[in-house]
Amino acid sequence: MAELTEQEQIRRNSLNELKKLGINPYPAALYEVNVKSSEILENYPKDNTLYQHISIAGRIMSRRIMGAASFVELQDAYGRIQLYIKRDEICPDEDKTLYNTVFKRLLDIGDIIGVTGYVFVTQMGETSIHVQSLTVLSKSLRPLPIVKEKDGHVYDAFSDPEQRYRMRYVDLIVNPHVRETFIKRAKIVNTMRDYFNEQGYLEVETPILQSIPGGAAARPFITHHNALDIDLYLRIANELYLKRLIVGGYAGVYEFARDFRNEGMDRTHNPEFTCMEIYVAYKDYNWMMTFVENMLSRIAMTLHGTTKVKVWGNEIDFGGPFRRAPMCDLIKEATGYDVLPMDEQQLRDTCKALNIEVDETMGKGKLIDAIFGEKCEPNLIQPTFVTDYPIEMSPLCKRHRNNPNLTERFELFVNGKELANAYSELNDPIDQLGRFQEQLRLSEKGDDEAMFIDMDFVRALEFGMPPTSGMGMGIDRLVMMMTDEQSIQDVLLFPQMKPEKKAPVTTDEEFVNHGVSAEWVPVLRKAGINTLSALKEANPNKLYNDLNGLRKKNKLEMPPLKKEELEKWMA
RNA sequence: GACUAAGUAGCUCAGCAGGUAGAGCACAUCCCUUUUAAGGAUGGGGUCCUGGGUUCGAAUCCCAGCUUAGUCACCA
Repeated sequence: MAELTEQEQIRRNSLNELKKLGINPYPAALYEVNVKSSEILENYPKDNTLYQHISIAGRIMSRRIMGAASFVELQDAYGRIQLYIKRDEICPDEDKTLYNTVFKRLLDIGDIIGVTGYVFVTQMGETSIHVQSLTVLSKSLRPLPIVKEKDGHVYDAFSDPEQRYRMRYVDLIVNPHVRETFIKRAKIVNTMRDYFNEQGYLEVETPILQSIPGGAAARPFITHHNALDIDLYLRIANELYLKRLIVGGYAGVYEFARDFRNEGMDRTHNPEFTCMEIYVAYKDYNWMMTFVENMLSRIAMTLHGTTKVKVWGNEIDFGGPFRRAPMCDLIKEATGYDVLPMDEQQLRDTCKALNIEVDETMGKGKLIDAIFGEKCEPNLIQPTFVTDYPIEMSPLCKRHRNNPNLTERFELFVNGKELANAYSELNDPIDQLGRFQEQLRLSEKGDDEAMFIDMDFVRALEFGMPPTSGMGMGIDRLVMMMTDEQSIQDVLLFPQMKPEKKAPVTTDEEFVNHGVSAEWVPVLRKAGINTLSALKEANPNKLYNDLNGLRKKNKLEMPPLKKEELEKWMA
């Protein structure tokens, strides 16, 4: 156990004093809560006969003690409300312990309390709760970062990203907009779920542990099943499983899937992320575009009451219909090159002419994608369906009804980022097998993201899958756009972090077991010795002087340390 | 993975022509019966990220490492 800071020690002392006073700092019984802070602030000013017998609980976020009366800001799940605590009100008898000792001295910012009382307005005009009784519900042993705010100006914000993500609980306590973001995230997901369910589509769950990681081009995580003694992969997509279910006869299936990809991490990529995929029988990608437009405008309306949303400095209009443009048209628009009829070599030359880096492993599909990614993507600010991708890029997608070199695929771009990807799904089993084999060829060429052949999936298609349209949408990205957050870490409650480094520390017990006398352990730590190895390696003369020097400086009531004693500890 | 920047009190940050470590909030003690980021007075609190080097002397200069952020590369 690392040494406690002074403030932590003071809180632990307060905890013990509470116990001595017969107050349980962590009571088991429920505390009745019959009102939310937000409803009081909303309704009381309109009708001040309301809320005259209330009971509310929350966390102390600030205190202003003015002698025999005090003001506390109490934060519950819905906001903050001021408490007015008057000594003679909560301590009507002679015994003023609850106010003078418990409230003023033993409670701190961060503690959780419950109060009963009535609502009134202070002389300063703030709706407040006049407290009549106070109950300690949970003592907080660590000081919270103190964030203050006045007229929208935030003082001393708790803003260090590492601390915010590692200690998300603290972030949520002191940064209300963070709590709000995750409420919005849930609203987005619920809106989508309602939209799908209303149309009779079925929410399903498919395997995360897969023996063939299919449905996307990405590097998977590998894990091992002991009983079967086989390697399994964490899914990179659930597409092939959902299509099996369409073969099985459902009208539509969807899943909010956690996918895992063993690739880089940055502000738009987390190793695990959520992708919603939906497959609907007897539809095509044109139908799906309209379906997506309606879904997004509904989400925007639910969240913001309008389809126009501010995202990263741009005003994005999620009210459809969105622009629909074939990929090769957009490339021609941006670069003047018509890549549609080009072969692989011509594409390489074009990339060179456009100053786009390529390598030997790239096939036609990846080359075109490179040009598109470089020259077109960043310009697609308002929602745009990019359609009709080259066949090499889309091994699971049906050939275009008018051009066999293209596929019936669209990606939806918003603010220069890909938000959704959809197909008229390939349901020709022979074509599908051929496309898998082409992927195998790419893989042998060195493309480590090429897809594996999933023979069971091909077998499923051989039984017959209806014409189907499928769509996948990155939920994290969607949430980022709908909440105007710049970083995926701000829309994931617990983003992946490197493990917290832990300094090796020797416990007090270990020091004592080693022979160090207990009263000297804190002094040793003060002298900078926190591990047994540091003790053994220290200079005995310097340490001897330091320890007795600290004893004197801190006026410790114990006999001076003898040199022989110290040498025994250091042995 | 590459480059750039940062790491000082519980939190937010100053300090750097090398010379005893600072502020605000928080915390402690005392005073104060309605305050609005901030009532008054006094006080305690630091492995200046870690390890080396230069130096009489390093938070400050140099090197290496760790962590974080940003940009780039791969990817959704």
